[in-house]
Amino acid sequence: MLVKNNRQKHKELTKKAILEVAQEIVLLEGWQAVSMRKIAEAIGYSLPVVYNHFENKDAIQEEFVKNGFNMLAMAMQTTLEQYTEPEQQLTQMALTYYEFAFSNAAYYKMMFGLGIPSCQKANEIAEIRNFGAIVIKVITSLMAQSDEHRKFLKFHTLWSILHGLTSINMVNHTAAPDEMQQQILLDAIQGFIKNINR
Amino acid sequence: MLVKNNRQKHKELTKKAILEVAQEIVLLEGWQAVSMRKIAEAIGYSLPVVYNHFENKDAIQEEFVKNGFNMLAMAMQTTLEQYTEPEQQLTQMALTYYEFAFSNAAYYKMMFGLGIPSCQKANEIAEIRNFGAIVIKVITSLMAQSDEHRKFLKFHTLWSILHGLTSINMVNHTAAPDEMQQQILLDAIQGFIKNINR
DNA sequence: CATATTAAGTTAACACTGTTAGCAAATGTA
DNA sequence: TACATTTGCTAACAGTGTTAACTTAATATG
Repeated sequence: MLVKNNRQKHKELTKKAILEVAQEIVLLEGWQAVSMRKIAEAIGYSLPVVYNHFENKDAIQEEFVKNGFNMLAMAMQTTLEQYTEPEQQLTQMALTYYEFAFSNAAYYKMMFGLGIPSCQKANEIAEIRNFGAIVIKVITSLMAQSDEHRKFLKFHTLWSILHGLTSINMVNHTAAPDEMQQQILLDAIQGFIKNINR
Repeated sequence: MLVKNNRQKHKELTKKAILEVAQEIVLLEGWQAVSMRKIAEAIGYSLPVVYNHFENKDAIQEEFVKNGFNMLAMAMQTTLEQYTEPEQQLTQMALTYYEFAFSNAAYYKMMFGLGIPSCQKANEIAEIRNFGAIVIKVITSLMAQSDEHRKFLKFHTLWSILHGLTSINMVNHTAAPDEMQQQILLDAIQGFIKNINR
């Protein structure tokens, strides 16, 4: 049994190594630069070994998507706990979202790149639902007497604003957001909050 | 000279043929399914002939991006001319944007797919600026006394809301937007208009 | 008209990519 | 020790974008 544990431990380690190596390439050159052969070489094994840990390349990407949403959710949860006023919570969380997207641009692009295979499975991924739950929590405190349907609607609106601002900026600049971009964000969030109860 | 014209005409025709063939594949299977060899075979020429008309695959994609923004700009211009009230114009144009994105999902994904090479050149592409000019025109009629900076800020906010709603929906469904999605859009636009003058 | 020049189109290759079949060696179990 | 299973390997398949070298056809020039 102990030997078996060693086997399992070794298996987990190489799986971790694969993800670490992949992340290194992702952060430096983006996802499109990641190849199964590069990974294999970097972990010191032959090509098919990678396929023993991940069914295919998309499976590796899915791992990054999940990881990314977890990181985002954690960052927003932390911000949420730093404030008490709901409006301030929401505004600060929006800034956190924005900052996450540009500090982890490679991750963000993987999470939202349109047309990628993993996107079709988006609603099945628990990590995304978990992220949504945190945001809805704050929205609830701003519109307590509303029904679930309206809260969900508002969540979608807010997320759209955040993601829209983020991705439009990535397309236009591929650089960190400047003063004006942040002003746009605050402007949009302000409008969102003002309009939240009809 | 007449013969030379025939030569040029023939060259333009094959270039057109390349784009038509590529579009056929894009609409059926998406951009990732397009390959230079498939194009060559479909137009009845050998591989390098495609490279005589387009420097590389990215150049073909850029053509689609430009084309897509032209289509979008035309659709919104048409909607703009059908109404007189600025608020109604803006609302209807938002719906047009939304409808365009889902009726031409393959195009839209090419226009906004994060991390694609053409995106780094986005601000250089005239077609995108042209699209922006049309939207700013309507925004101006809603906030005439404001300065250019504020108008541009509001344009970005609106575009972000539109693109955000669109892409979030594509990630979650990859299907046409339903009743509720449209409600979210109208809700967001309403908030945007209400907040447009402070 | 014959000839030199340019353009068009060809085949073949390079250097990659994801993925898998078939086989050898190391390990765990009886 | 003998059998079964996992682990890892090499080699290949079927693609991909891209380019060099060559042939053939069309044009322009003497």
